[in-house]
Amino acid sequence: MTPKSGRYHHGDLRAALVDVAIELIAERGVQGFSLAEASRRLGVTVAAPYKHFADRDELLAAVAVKASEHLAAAVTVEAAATNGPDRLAAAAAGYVRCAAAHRPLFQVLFEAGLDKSRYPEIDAAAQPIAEAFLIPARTIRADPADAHELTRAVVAAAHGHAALLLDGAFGRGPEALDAATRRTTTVTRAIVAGWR
Amino acid sequence: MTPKSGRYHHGDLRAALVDVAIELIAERGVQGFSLAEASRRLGVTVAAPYKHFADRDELLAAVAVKASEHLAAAVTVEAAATNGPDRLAAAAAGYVRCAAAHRPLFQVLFEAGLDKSRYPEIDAAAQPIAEAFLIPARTIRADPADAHELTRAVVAAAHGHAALLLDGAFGRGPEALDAATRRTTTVTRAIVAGWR
DNA sequence: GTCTATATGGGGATAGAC
DNA sequence: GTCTATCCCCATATAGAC
Repeated sequence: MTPKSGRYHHGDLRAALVDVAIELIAERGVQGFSLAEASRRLGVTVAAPYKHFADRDELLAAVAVKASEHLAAAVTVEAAATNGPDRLAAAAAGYVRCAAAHRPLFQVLFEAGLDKSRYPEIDAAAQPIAEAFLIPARTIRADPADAHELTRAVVAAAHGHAALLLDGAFGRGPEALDAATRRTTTVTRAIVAGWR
Repeated sequence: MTPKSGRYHHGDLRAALVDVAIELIAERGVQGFSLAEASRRLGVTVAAPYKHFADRDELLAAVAVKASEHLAAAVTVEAAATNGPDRLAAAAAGYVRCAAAHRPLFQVLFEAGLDKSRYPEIDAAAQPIAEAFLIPARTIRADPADAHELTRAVVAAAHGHAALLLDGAFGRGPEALDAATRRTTTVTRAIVAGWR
């Protein structure tokens, strides 16, 4: 603290950049996001972000980590709030609801064209998502390999619903979200019931 | 034909642009695609494309139409080559295989950030995809609303597998594709078997 | 260690000539 | 139908003020 001059200093530019990035992406989409516009909004020059992020993608990667954390939290909470065989369905519905509630975050995670092998933090943050599905799956299938396959199948079904919902393929508005989460629950139950 | 001067004229710049766009996207991803680079490859100036497409997105929309047509064809063919209750599973597996085989097209369709409400052609071209799933679904569920829901569930499961596969969430390489298509078949059968 | 000032090069898009 | 020329925005790099 105690700024030594009249020069403007930002308290925590790094965090501020992440926040304003999410705002901008909500308004214009990932493709429309620019570091220049983010800098302008924060009253900082275009060069300032480069003291915190190597490039545009590294900032987006930070947003993607936040996205993974949100998804993991939502899925874990929903699964924990339910008991019995419906825990998988609850987790899947939580995935879809979270994607809809945090559209810009979800977009960065899957539509930003990030090379995720360059950012292991994203994978690490996403790990708990799979875990939240795997735990209930193990109560349904004892064999580890089988539980793993069941998990991936349910995650894919949830992801497909989330992606197509945000894409508009299921229509727009709250009814579309409602129908999609319902169907996600239904389909997850069906997968569990019909799994070979 | 018969060029009136030494000035270079392209035979069918519009079609050539669509083709070179797919090439470029295959090399650098949708985000990395630029009209300038496409123009350079075709030996025309950067202004030339604007006589055929209002903007960059309109060219991408043309690619997206092609993508929908590919998906529709693949899904229809696979479904037609199979009989009985496995037709839905065959269609779903065809969806995943087609996405993997035509990665750049699939990316444009779902990761280009296109505002599809601005391009009804894309929706029109995608219609037959849903149709290819709906026909076998009707043989399983007579009630139209129910068949419709079952269709959406299976499409979402297939789409989720395709998207996560291309994202690398299931690993890379031919084994990942093989595992994903197998799982898509398995999960579709499970959905059909367990559908409420 | 954080930000400013400034410069380079590229890409999207438009206007008017041929 | 294509070109030239032009404008503005953006990503990125470097040097320097405090």
